Amino acid sequence: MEIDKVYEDADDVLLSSERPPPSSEFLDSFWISKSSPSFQASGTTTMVHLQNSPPENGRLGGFLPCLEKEENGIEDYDPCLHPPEKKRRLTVDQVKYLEKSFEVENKLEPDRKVQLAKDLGLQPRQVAIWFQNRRARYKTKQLEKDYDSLKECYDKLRDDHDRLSKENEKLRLEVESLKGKVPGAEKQSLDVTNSDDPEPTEVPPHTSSISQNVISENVMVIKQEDANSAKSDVFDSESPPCADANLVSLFQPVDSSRVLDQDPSDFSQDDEDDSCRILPPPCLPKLEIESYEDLNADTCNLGSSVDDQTFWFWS
DNA sequence: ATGGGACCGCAGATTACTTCA
DNA sequence: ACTGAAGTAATCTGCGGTCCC
Repeated sequence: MEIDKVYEDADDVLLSSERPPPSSEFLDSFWISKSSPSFQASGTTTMVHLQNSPPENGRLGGFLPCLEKEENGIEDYDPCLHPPEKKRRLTVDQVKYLEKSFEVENKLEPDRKVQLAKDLGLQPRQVAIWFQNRRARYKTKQLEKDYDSLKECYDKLRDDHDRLSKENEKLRLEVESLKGKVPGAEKQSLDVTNSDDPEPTEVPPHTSSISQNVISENVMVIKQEDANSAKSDVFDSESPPCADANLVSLFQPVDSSRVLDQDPSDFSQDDEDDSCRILPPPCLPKLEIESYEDLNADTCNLGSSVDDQTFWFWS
């Protein structure tokens, strides 16, 4: 690729001018290790960031200031006289190496940091920064994935709810029409459609199975997502141990018909149970995409706010 | 035992720069 | 050539943990 070529060329240029004198064994250790053929063979040496290490910058400035002078190949280096060099990106090989290391362990112990820095010809500080940024990027991506999967889950449940609502209405009309045709069955049919009945209306088996299928499918989505997240110590170690349980309980199979037939006053009862219901009440209007977050807060969050949900994942 | 300072690493926010369409 | 968006290296800030006195 063109970019790599540019970098390689640039590095080749830097090679002769930036390489410290061979007399300094100590400094040599901060360049490409002889045991790292992958970086040596490419002809691309270090991508030492030359802009950093302003002396006034506390810890950073404290990192081997003398070394940086020599690494820059500028003996009389003076940040006041010499403007800092432009920021340069790490080479593809360096990034690959770091990525592999990140996959193994996304936290960086001091020894490992030094070793990586040696292998890559970078400063330990650069390695640490790369890992910090990488963790941040991973976390962002993970949040996006979580959002997408939850949204998908929600959309499926909403579709299911709509379908069941229509089915319920259809059955209701059927009962009404039959009621008119069968003399003397009026009282019986009234019992069937009595919404004040404290016991839940029996749901046709096929309806129940539809609901179960959709919900179990959604649980699969969530669990799979969680399994994907298992790679991340950031995600795992920082998620509450009960997160999985929360998600599962969140998607506990709910008898949709109960929700659909439920008297509005029933929502005030048994608050703890109802707070776990994920289906919106039947009186809700058709949902628009922009209202997703609000609804999400009311349904999928177990009554928690969006902020609480963030806490959920990362606290 | 305990309080305080120094040091360190981290997360999150932000900046500065590069690359590309 | 110019420009805006996206990506990323680096910086800044605040916080918590550890060590030492």
